[in-house]
Formats: sequence, structure tokens, C-alpha cells
Amino acid sequence: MKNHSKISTCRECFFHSSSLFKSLTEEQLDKLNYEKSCQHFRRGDIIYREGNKATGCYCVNDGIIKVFKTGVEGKEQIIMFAQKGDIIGYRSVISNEPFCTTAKVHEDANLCFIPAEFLLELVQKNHSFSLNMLKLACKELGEANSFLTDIAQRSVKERLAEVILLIRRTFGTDADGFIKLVLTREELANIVGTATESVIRQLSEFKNNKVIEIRGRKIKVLQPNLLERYANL
Amino acid sequence: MKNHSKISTCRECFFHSSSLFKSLTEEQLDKLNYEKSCQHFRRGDIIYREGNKATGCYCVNDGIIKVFKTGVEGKEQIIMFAQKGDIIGYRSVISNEPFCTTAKVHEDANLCFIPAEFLLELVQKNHSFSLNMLKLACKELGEANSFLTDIAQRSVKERLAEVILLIRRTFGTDADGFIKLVLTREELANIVGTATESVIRQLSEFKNNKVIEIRGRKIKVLQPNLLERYANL
DNA sequence: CGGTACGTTGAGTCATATCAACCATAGTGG
DNA sequence: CCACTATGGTTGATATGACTCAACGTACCG
Repeated sequence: MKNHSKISTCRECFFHSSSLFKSLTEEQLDKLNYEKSCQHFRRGDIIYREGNKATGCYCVNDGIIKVFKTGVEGKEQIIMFAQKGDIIGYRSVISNEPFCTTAKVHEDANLCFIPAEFLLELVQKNHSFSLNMLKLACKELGEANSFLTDIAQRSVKERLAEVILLIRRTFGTDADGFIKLVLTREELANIVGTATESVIRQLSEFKNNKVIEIRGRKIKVLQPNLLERYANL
Repeated sequence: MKNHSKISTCRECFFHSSSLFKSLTEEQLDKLNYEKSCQHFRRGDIIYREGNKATGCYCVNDGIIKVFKTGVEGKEQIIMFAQKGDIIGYRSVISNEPFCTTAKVHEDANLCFIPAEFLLELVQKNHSFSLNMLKLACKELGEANSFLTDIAQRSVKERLAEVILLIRRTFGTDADGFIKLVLTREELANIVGTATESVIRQLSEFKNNKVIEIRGRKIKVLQPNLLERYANL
């Protein structure tokens, strides 16, 4: 038993009822339970690193993981923030390539590691599973192409507005209405694809126009409609 | 029989021996042969349009198809050029969404249309097929993320150099060494994600430095190594 | 208390976009 | 056959968005 987390078996895991793993047979579920290993990670920990062998993928039980590519002179390009229910690293395993992104813990997390061999076995032997995997990949591909167009054609202001709306929708807001995903200015810049200073200036413009409220790193959207207008979608 | 092209049956089609369709059973092959319809398209024809219902996907038998998203004020962002052996439109079918790109004929083409229902049936019933599909999607996803980072972080000069090298590798060169894929300056700009004039200026810089030769729309790479240097990968 | 990381602001620069004019070419229709 | 038009290519001038650099403020942490 390689399980080190609070969740004792895969049968009890919420992932089991998620679309991806729903289709596993009893036998496969047992084997998954044996093969997987759950681990706790602390903020800042590296889950996997770009260029390393893709030894498996990770299911996010809780916490938040930052997934990014390292570009020119070490500047991060953030691809996604993964949260509960997301699965990361599968792309490289399926493609049988080294990891092409780095995954770093953004908020303390519990992850289940699924070894590459077993993921490939599942994908080979279980129809629905591989179909769900395919759907997931297609969804991400659509998003990637869409963001590609944005970054190529839209201004920093538009992209920043769009990104704020996106992370608000994806991660929700706390009791005070602040977006739950808390980012540094630099991280925001690394999503939007711009410089830190540009983000700061745009944020204060939004703030001055009462579109958002800022409390430290926390952002609250005061006028979603107006922000949509800035995003110009 | 809905087949209108020179290729009479799927059994004889080169796609059959390609990785994607290799795994089809005799029965599936027969059904594919019945369900598919081959069509000839002329340059400029629209294969499918962004926002329309994804009624099926297309296999490229020959010719070249331009796949792009329409962004701000109708400016195209070119996602890919598909050639013999490529399959387009599958993403939207799998995701059960309207097409999120437009496909337009770049060079006269013969395409086989596979209806959405049958593609989904194949993907449901044939393990290897859906697995190959998954691999394809993962490959494209990797490329998309990679290009995203490029466009966000690299200069027009670097990206243009990279794109020229890429299309040279993908489409090859003719007897005189010119890249087979012939593009307008505007199309090059719409791949790179910049303005037409910027492409023109960069191209003439490359030309003046004897890195490339230009004959009308045709481009010949004289010094691949030097161009790699410009690409700065 | 110093150190480190992050945030902010201003000034200056640069890459790139935009705008405008002009040329070349090819296709069209009278 | 010749205007006419459309499309694409090129160049120069100009504008500007965004980046870079530098300085300084702030906050948290061991």
C-alpha cells in the first residue's frame, strides 16, 4: 500500500465519481488503488519538471498546482492552474515524451500519482476511460488555440480583463467576493503574457475606474459587465 | 455509394495504412467506406466555418487546407496548414461543440468527410482508434502550448524565423529548394501573430543578410543554421 | 534587525502597429 | 484592346503600446 493521504481507497475518492474514472471496473479500481500513491505537497514544491521523464500523471485531490512552461531567460508562461478534480501531466505520458511543462505547488496540495505504465494500461484496456481522456485533451486543445489567438491579437488590457474573469469563474470567490486564486503581479503577467509592471499599471487603471477592488494580492470584481467590456470579447 | 473521388475504397486509401486507421476491423472499414464521402474542393472553398455545427471531420487525401480562427476585426489567426494524411475538424466533433475554427482550401484538395456519428461510433467501439486519436490530440496540445509560449515571449523576428523553419520541415522544398507551402505575406503574418508590414520588413532583412532568397511568394532558406540562430531556440 | 521578495512609480526606449501612398500584377468587362 | 478594379507587396513616416531600467516603498520572516 503506497497510500499516504487521508483518502484511504480510490473507491471513496471523489475522482471515482468524476467522469474520467467512473468507468473503471472493480478490478481496475483495485489495481489503481494499489498502483497509485498519494502524497502531500507544500507550497513551492516541484511536482515534476520540464524535460524530465514522464513517469506518471497526478490527480489533484485538493490544493492548487501551477503548471507552466519555461521560456526566454527563465520567464514562466503559465499554462493552467489545476485544482481539485483536475489531472496533470497526462499529456506527456500519453505522448511518451519528457514533460514539456513544470508543475509547482501553489497552495498546499494532496495529489495522487498514477504511474505511466498503469495510466497507459488503463487507456489501452478501458474504452470509456480513453474516450474521456480524449475528450479532456480535445477540450484543452480548444482552449489553447483560443488563447493563442487572444495573445496574438489582443491588447494587454483586454487579455488581463479576460484572465481576471476567467480565474474568477474557475476558482470562485470567497465570502467577501474576492477571487479565491491569489496571485502575485508577476504570476498574473505570466498568464497574460506581459511584463509585471504592465499588469500593475493596468490593475490600477481598473481600480481607479472602480471596476475592481484590490486588497493586497486579492482581487474583487466590482463590475463584471464593465470588465467584460474591457475584455472586448 | 457516396464516394466521388478517384480513390475507390477506404481499403486502398493510404490513410488505411496510417497509424490512425490501421486498427479498423474489416467490418468497420466497410462501414467507413459506405459512410464517408469524398469530395474535391477548389482553392478558396470553405470546408467548414467557425460556429457551425460540427457534422463530421475531414481526412486530407491531397491538397492543402488552411485552418484558422477569426479574431479581432476578422483578422485570421492561422492554427495549422493540413496536408495529406492530416485529419481536421475532429476536435469539435469529439468535444461535441460547434466548430471553433474555419477550414479553407489553400491548394485544390480531395477530402474524405466522415460523419460525426460514425467518428464517434469508431471512437466508442475501437480501442486502438480512440487511443490513436488521443495521441494525436495530445501531440497537438503540446504544440499549441509551445507556440503559446513563443508568441507570448519571443520577438517577431524570432517567431518568423521559427515559422519559416517549421513550414520548411513540414512541407519540404521543391527542386529549386523553395518551400512548397506558398503563402502571402499576410498569411505569414497570421501565423506569426503580427502585422503584414512587419513580416515584409523582417523578410527583407533576412534576404539582405543572405539567409533566405525570395522569388515572389516563394521562400528558399539559404542558411538554415543562421536562421536557427535568428529563431534563437 | 537585516534580508528577501514583492509592489509601485516614473522616465526613457524600443519594437511593433498603424496609416498613407504608391507600385505591380492579374483578372474583368465593355 | 484598354480602362477598371481588386489584391497583394513595398516603403516611409508616425504613433504608441508595452518593455526595460532604476529607484524606492512595503511587508513579512528568521
